[in-house]
Amino acid sequence: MKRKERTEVTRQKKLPDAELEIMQAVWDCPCPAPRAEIERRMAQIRPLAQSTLLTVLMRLAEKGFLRIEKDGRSSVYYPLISRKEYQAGQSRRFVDQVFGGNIPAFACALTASGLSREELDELRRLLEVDAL
Amino acid sequence: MKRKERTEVTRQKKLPDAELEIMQAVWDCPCPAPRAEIERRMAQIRPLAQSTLLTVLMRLAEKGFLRIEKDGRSSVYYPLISRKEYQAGQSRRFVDQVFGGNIPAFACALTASGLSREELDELRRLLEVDAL
DNA sequence: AAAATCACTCTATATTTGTAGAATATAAGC
DNA sequence: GCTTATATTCTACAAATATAGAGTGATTTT
Repeated sequence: MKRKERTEVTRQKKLPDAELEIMQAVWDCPCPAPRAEIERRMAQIRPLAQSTLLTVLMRLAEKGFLRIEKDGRSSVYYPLISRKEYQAGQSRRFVDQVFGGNIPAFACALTASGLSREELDELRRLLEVDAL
Repeated sequence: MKRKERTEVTRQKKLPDAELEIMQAVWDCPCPAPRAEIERRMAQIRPLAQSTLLTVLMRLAEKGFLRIEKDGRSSVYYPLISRKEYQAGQSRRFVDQVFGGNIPAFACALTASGLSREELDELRRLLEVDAL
């Protein structure tokens, strides 16, 4: 039984750009992420109307990526999926969707992607280590 | 002139799922891809109304990914960006957008992505070779 | 207690994506 | 010369995405 349940991992929903950006901000926060904290972080990289931020956070909750909880008058946000899980799932999806699972093509694209020689070396080295 | 034009590569537009799928079919065809050929390939993997296919092809042309040309009564499609270029550009975007350029996190995600040990080994080996 | 704040939810709009029926044009068949 | 195919373009529309203003309710502040 060598089959990879490609479906399972691959089917992880892909977040659209704006949602991912905000999700990243949430992940950057200490775990129950207070709205103010998320807001502060977003302000640095991409200023948004508060209602916009809140709307997207609500969408993320509807999609099952966050749980919203009240802490006094304010809300805090719990990621329901870790950044690592998301990254792993999306990596798989990426290899499948963009490369049709073709590893040589993937390797080739990485070397041509504009990543520095050092970064590529680092990646290669880490693939050795992490795989243990 | 060793500068990596990070922006350039990173800014490559990301195709939405349906468009990418059709673009892949175009790339799979011999170069001036005849509509019938694209259609035939798509039929295998995802049946679409003909008008749907044509609409998406037109959009791809508007976005600068294809050039449409008439060959007799029928149309043929020239990719204006190669699959390799696209893959390289998207790889960079992926590392930046999902990992914030964090290579160790990327390596970690790959090992946890569900790719087999063999695939990961292959990738590592190819990163060595390709980088030359 | 009225005024000002703060925090969130509702409502709204423009754009993009996914999909396809209807209309049109052109070539082929009889 | 009509009828039938063929091939493309137009038009349409629902869903998803990106973004915010306006409204509502509670909490402070004078």
